[in-house]
Amino acid sequence: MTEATPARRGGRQLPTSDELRIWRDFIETTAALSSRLESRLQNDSSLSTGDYAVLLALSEAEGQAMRSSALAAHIGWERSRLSHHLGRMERRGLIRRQECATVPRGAEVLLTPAGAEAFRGATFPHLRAIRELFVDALTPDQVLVAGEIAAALRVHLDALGEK
Amino acid sequence: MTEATPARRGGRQLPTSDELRIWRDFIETTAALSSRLESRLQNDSSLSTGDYAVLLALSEAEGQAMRSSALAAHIGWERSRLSHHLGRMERRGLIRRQECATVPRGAEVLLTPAGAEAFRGATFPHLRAIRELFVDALTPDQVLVAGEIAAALRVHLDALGEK
DNA sequence: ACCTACCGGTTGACGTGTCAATGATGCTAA
DNA sequence: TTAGCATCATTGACACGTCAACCGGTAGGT
Repeated sequence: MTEATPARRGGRQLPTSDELRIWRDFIETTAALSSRLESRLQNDSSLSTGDYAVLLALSEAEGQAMRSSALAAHIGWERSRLSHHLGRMERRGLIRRQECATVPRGAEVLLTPAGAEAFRGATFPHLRAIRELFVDALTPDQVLVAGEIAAALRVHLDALGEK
Repeated sequence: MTEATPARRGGRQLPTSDELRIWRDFIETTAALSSRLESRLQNDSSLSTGDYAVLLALSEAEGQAMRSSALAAHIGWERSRLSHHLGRMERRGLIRRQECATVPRGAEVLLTPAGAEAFRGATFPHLRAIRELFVDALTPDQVLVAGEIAAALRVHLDALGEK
């Protein structure tokens, strides 16, 4: 975990073919996993994972409402992405937007009853799908190691910055 | 078969909060990793990973050409996705399409010189990015385990079928 | 007071992906 | 022969994401 990598590996610049094969397996399989979960959620509740993230955040907020920028920060989205997504969710009646009384120029996002209901109906199947597709696929030990790998990748990405 | 896995874990239906935290870390970090690699490739060569996959397949094909459906099967895409993507790549001059002489109604996809050149220029930086962003983030052991985890997830997804 | 610079949010253009419908063309069975 | 039928590829409609431009308003500095 601490060893300086290029030196320890002889200053190689390119991955070996084994590393490359693992990379492809890893990245393609995780993508397939996301997309499978996405379609489960879609079938079970007609929500996308984006919808789910927004509804989850609003459900947990007091008054079932949040400022748009706070919501974006909370779920880690860019403002423009959130704005587009909220437009689509508003058309479907899942949320409403209104001018914020306290902050001028601020927009308040509110959960509608229909949105709250859709979220309630989606939660259980979604969590069950996570168990079936991810947790059940791995041994308890592999689950832990998956967490460590994710953490290591995250640290490395953050260290490289550049974004 | 209905009881097999839950039984081993006491019939739980939902993931524990630890499992859920690991799931989120895992899926979000792998998504971030893909997207970082995507933007590296974009900056280094003005290609997307989709472009890269297509150009790689064509480069390795004899005559730098493939039937559209063979190409789709080779890289694991739906036909419609490939057709849309080829349209965009054709507009940029990376590939050409022509009626296939041997198979009626078949379309032959050819690599253009510009496409070949773009692929040549992209390969080295792309592989280097895979090393920097993935291989270097992990210990050699973690890389192996990542491969095992991917394999286990893949097997499980395939076993569940449903798509 | 005025100019500027930022801040919060929206918009438009475009690349990308899925699904369902549509041509166009062969193969097969009545 | 001809009525289906499968196959190969494209198309259109739409959801989703990013980037860059924009807009309205507040805050500082002069």
